[in-house]
Amino acid sequence: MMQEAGTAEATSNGTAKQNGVAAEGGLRDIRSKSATPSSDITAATLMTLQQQQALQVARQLLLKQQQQQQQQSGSIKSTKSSEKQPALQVPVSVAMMTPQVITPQQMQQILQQQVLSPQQLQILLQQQQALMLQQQQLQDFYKKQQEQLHLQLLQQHHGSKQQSKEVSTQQLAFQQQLLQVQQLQQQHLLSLQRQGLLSIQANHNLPLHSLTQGVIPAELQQLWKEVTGTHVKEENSGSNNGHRGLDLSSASPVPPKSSLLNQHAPTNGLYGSHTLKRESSALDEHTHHSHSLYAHGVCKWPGCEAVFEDFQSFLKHLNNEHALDDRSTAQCRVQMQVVQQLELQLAKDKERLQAMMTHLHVNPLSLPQTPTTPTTPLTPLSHHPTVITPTSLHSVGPIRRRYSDKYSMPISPDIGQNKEFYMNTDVRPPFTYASLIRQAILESPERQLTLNEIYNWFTRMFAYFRRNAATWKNAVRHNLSLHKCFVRVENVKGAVWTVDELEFQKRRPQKISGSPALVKNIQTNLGYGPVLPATFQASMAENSIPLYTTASIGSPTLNSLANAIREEMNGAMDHGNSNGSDSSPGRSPLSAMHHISVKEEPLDPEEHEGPLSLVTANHSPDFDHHRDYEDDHGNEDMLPDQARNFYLHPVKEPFGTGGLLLHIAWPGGIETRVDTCRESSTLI
DNA sequence: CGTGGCCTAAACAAGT
DNA sequence: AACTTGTTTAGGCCAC
Repeated sequence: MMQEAGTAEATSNGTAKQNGVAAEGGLRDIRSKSATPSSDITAATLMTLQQQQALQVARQLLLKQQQQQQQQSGSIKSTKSSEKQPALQVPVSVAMMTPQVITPQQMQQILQQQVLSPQQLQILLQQQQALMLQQQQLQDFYKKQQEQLHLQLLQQHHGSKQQSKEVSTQQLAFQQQLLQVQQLQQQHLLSLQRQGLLSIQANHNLPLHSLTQGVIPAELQQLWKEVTGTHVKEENSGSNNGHRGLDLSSASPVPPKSSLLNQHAPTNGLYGSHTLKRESSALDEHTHHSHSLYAHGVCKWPGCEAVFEDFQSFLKHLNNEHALDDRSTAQCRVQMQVVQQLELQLAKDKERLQAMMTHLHVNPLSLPQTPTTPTTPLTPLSHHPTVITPTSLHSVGPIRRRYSDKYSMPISPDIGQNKEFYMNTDVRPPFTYASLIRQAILESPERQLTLNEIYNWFTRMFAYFRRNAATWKNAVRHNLSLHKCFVRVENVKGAVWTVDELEFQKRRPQKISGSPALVKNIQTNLGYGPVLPATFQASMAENSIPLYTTASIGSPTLNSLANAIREEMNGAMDHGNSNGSDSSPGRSPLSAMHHISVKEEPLDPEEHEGPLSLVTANHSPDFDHHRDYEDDHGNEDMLPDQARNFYLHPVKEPFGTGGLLLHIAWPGGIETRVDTCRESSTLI
C-alpha cells in the first residue's frame, strides 16, 4: 500500500510527495485507511473559503430542512400504510438522511469521541452529499414548477393584455403587496423554525406531525392568515382578476429577478387554488420527459422513494399517491418553505460570491495561481484535476485527494470541510510537522507562537494530535530545533517561535528541481514550478486546513506571487492562463522570484512598532523602480497608484523573520499584496 | 546502493 | 522534585 502510494507520488508529482507526503513516513498506514473519507469530503472549488463556509452553513440549514421534510412525509407515510414500522416505511432517503439529523455539534461530538470510524464518517459524508443532491433535485423541481407557473401566467397575462391599464396598475400594486406578504411569510416561517415549531426533531410524532401530516387545509389557511395577516385578503381580491388563486401567482411573472419571491407564488396558489399546482406539475411532467420527481427509477417526491420500473408506472404512482390532497399540499408547502430558504440562502451566497468575484476580478494572473487562496474564485486550475485525479486519487490518500479536490473546484465547495475533517477525525494529517508548525505560526496574528501555543494549535486543529501527546510534542520540539526555518526569539515572557520563510523555502530545492519527470508532473498537475520546495508544496495541500482564516493563505499564494511576477516580467499581463508557462520547467515561480532583487532591510525587533521602512526593489526593466513607502499598518490608502509597480518591503513583524510584503500594482489600478512571510496574498 | 527527508524515540541540559 | 522547553543523536522508513 505504501509502496503504491510512493509510486503514485512519483508519477503524479514527486515533489508533492516529498513535501507533505514525506510526512507520511509513519502515517502511511493511517493515511491509506483514511484516504477515502478525506477524498470524499474534499472537493475543490473556486469559491473562497468564506464562500464555502457560508454555503456550508446554508447547507446545514438545508439539510435540516430537508430532513424535516423527509420526516414529515415519513410520518405521513407511516400513518398511511403501516404505523408500526416507521422504520420500514421510512424511505431509503430518509434513512440515508439520518446522519443529517445529527447537528454539526453532535457530529463533532461523535467524531471526537471517535464513535465513528473513518469509514463511517465517510459514509456520513457521502450521505450528506447525496442529500445535497436530493436537495438540488427538489430545488430544480420547484424551480421548474415555478417556471411553468410563470409561463402559464405569462400566457394569461398576454391573453388579457387588452385589459385596462388600471388593472395592470392594480396588479402591480398587488404584486408589490405580494412581495411583502412573501417576505412576511418568510420571516414567519423562519421564526417558526426558530421557535421549533417547524422542528427538525427526528421523532415523527411531535409537533412536526401536526404540522405536516396533520396540517389540513383549514389549518394551513389559518396559518397562512396568521402569517400574512391582512394581505391574505388582498391576495384573494387580487385573485379576482382572473382565475381563482391563479392570480395570486400571476404576480410572479413580475419578478423574474427574484426567483426567491417567486417561490412564494405557488405557495399562494396552493391555498388559493389546488388546481394550479396540479396543472403546473402536470405540465412539468409533460414538458420534461425526465421528470424532476423521477430519477433513477425512484420517485423523488419528498419522502417517497418508491421504486418504479418505468416512467409510466411512476406517473401512475405520482397521480395516485401524490395527488392533490391535504397531505401533498402540506408537503408541498413545506417543501416550498425549504426551497424558499434555500433560495434565500443561495441568493445571499450568490450575492456574496458575486461581490467577491467583482472585488477580486482582477488580473487573471494571480488568481489562477492561488487555487487554495480564499481570494481566488477563478478556476484556471480546474483542468489540473483531470490530470492528477487519475494518478493520485487512488494512491496516496488525503494529500493527493486534497490536491485533486482542491484543484477541481467544480466538484465540491467543501474545502472548509478539510479543516472540519481533521478537527474531528482522528486521522493523521498528511503534512510534515514542519509544515504544520509553520502553519500554526503563520496563522497567528503576530506570526509567532510559543511552544505551548503551537501545541494548542495542533490539538485544536487536529483530532489526531489529541492523543499521544508525548510523541508528537516531542516531534514538534524536535522539528523546531532541527529546522532552520524556525527561529526562536526571546521574548519578555519567554520565547516564541517564528518562521523564517526564506529558510523554509530553501529546503531542499535542488532535489526536486533535479527531477525533470517530477517537475513535469508537478507542473502539469498543480501548475506549480518544480523548484518549489517539497514542504512548500506539502503546505499547499495543507492550505485547505487553515482556510477558514482569511489571513492565512498558503504557499500557493506565494507561488502565485512568483508566477504573477514572472508573468509580469514577461509582459504577459494579459494571459489569463498560466498553465502554459507553468509547464515550462525553466520558469518556475521560485526562479522567477529570484529575479527580483529583494533588498531586505532587517527589522530591528526594537523598532517593530514603528512604521516600516520600505525597501523596494526591483531591477526589472519592466517595472518602475523602487519607491519609498511607509506602511503604517495596513495603510492601504497609501498604496501606489501607478501601475506596474512592485513594492517589496519587510513585513511588519516584530522579529524580522525575513518576510516581505510585496505590493504589485497591476495596470488598471489593481493591486496584489503578497506577504511572503505568510505566503499570503491579498488582492486590493 | 547512497543520499536525503521525515518520523519516532530518547537522552540530556536548562529553566520554571 | 517535577515539569517544560530546547537540543541533539540515533535508528528506521521511504523515495529518488
